[in-house]
Amino acid sequence: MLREASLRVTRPRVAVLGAVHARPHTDTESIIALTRDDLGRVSHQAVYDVLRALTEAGLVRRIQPSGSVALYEPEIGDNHHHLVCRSCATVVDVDCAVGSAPCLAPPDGSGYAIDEAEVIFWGLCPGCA
Amino acid sequence: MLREASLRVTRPRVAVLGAVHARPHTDTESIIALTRDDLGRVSHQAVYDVLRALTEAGLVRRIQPSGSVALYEPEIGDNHHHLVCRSCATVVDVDCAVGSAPCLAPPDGSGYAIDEAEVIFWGLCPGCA
DNA sequence: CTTTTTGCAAATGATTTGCATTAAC
DNA sequence: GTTAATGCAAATCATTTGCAAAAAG
Repeated sequence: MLREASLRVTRPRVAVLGAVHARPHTDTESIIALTRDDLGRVSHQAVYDVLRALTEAGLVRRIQPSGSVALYEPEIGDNHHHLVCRSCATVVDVDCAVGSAPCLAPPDGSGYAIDEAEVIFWGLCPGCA
Repeated sequence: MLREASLRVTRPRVAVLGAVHARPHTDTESIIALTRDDLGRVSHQAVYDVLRALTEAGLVRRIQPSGSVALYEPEIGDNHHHLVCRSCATVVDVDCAVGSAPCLAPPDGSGYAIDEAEVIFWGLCPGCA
């Protein structure tokens, strides 16, 4: 995956990418911990740099629900959205409810060149309700 | 508006609410500046507290596009979404494209009690494109 | 007069910067 | 060998905390 994206293959990158795949919707602190379990010592900033590089290369997706820190998940080219619990902040995936590619319906007249629609459903999870 | 929401009417609250109405999609720093133009001295934290109180009371809405700081806009009970420029981070409103209340279509089977759907369209504004 | 807000100062915590070192190609 | 990625330490910046003083009802 890294090579396909024209990124050099380094041990931190492999480990971080593995961590994001192993645990989607994970914050940076947890990714650092998981990466350290794998590699031993890795610097704080190496993980931040790697996450930025992976995000820019389109290998991972960064989401940031209001009031939360940045969370990362694998970018698998599908069209799913997120459901966030207002109480416990748990995030779960949810398929796009409106069809195959409805979420890119361009709001006409804005003049923007839209490339992504991000949908966050807010509510209470079964446990917190 | 404050009284209707059972909030005490204080000068900082009136000024902050006015600032949010005057300039939607404004970040906290700018709101502090606008409030100071209005009132003279206001503390940092007073504005943070007021914004939190107004948000919890449903008088303002907080949005936080990934990579951005918190932005506030008046909560006017409509069903609009946001269009964010990846380059200059400008935010514009956009009516919900899918009808009257489509965005609350509950993803079945999740068990979540959904109360809001937040949609962010990402792209490039005419100026940056 | 009682309760809620504000002011002040300092802390917290996520994220970034700059530069020397190291590893990938 | 070159270029890009990492480590380290320290800085930045939005936001929060704790407590005393002030203002709203």
